[in-house]
Amino acid sequence: MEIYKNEKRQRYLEEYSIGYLFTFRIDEFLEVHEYKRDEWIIQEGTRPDFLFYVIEGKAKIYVTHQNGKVSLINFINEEDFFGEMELLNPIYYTKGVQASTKTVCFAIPFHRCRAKMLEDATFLRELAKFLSVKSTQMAAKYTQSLSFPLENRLADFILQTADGEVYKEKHVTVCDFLGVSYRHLLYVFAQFCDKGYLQKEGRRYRILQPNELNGLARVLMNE
Amino acid sequence: MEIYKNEKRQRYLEEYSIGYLFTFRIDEFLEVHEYKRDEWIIQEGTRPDFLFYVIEGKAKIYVTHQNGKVSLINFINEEDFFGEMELLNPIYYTKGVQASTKTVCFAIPFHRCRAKMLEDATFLRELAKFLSVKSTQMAAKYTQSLSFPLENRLADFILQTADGEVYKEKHVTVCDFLGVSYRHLLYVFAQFCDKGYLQKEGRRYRILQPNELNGLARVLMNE
DNA sequence: TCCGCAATATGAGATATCTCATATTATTGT
DNA sequence: ACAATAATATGAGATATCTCATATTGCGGA
Repeated sequence: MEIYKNEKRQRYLEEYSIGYLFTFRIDEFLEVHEYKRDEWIIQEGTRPDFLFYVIEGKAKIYVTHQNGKVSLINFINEEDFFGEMELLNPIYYTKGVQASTKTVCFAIPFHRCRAKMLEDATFLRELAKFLSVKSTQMAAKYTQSLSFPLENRLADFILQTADGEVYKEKHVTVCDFLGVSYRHLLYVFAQFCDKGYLQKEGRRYRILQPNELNGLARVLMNE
Repeated sequence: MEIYKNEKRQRYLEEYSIGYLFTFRIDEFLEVHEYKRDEWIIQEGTRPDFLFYVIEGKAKIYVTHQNGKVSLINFINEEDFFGEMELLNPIYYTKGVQASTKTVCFAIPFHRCRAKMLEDATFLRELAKFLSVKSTQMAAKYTQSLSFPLENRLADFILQTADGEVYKEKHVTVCDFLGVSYRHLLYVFAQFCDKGYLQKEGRRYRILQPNELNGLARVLMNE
């Protein structure tokens, strides 16, 4: 982890200003942190000292279960907060957050800003909006996972994450995210290839029939 | 649905004051609504006109999927909000909310209070806290549902909802909540009885070995 | 009181998904 | 450049869960 100082810090503060999210002057409190790919930004089970706001890169939220299984709860993208649970709730089991790519965040120190943030209607409104979206998404994912087989959820995931007509996510990550075994994930990929929806190219897949995938994915949605 | 007026309304305002959740005077805006058991408080897919706060009774949030399956997303209990998604997000697919028992709520009209609420740091802080807990719970339920078989989740549910050593939830509701088929739910209940954890009494179950259930349930938790 | 619907129950067969074992490739650190 | 580790791949067998068919039981409304 690297902390940007002076001009470099200043450059980020100007380029990615988040002043509009607050009523008070936040800039003087902001630290700018850079994390390398695969670096853990927050360790599972420990309490972070900052509220984070992602400005470049992306990250993943993980939890480890008692049976050793790991779940990828969600992806964190640019303009997302994390660490907000610890800001609001005195007791909370902290999930692990790992950078998927080089990631630059604003880090807002709790000890200097907690009180101010918790009094700031502008910030709280944005935070509440962010949380309501997050909670809705989780609820949707939850009910979908219980109501539809992997086929549908995977079709959706492929379309969401494809880069043009090329899909190239790592299977191991997807297993944790969709909550299925590696073996089963491959079965369903094989089916999609058999049916001609996808074509395997090395370790990527080319989407040949997006409409078919769309049909499978659309079934999930209404929300 | 019945709207309490005059003295009856006044009595509720005094007995269950929620003034502490707001900086501005909320009382004059509050309506007091009573819903009968099984009545729909919010219709799925329509926009409500109120933010609700439950003072007596409980309710259930439902969503209907395209394949006809119904998911019970969550229970709403006393002191919970609902309708907050519609307060914060201009576009949102509204879930259905149904009273499980006779339910009395404060109903805060959007058209008169939205602007005030969205400026009120006290209210927004409470709302953010409520949402963060909700979102955390959903995330937990989501990952648990993907990581553990029904056996564990049902054990937890039985202990959470049992009245002393008697469990008496309706199977059909539990199916929607835990996202499993009626058939499978009964299989697992039969297993619990076989193993001597539960004993069937008419259409209730007596918990004979809470420790065994606890062992199954504890595996879920770390959060 | 009786009818009809909702809830409960149970069997049989299908399928979605998991576990484990074992190979074969990438990728990464030194 | 090589060894170690992570990721991909595939088979075989188990099990968690679903669908559908069919009965039985409880309960609220006419």
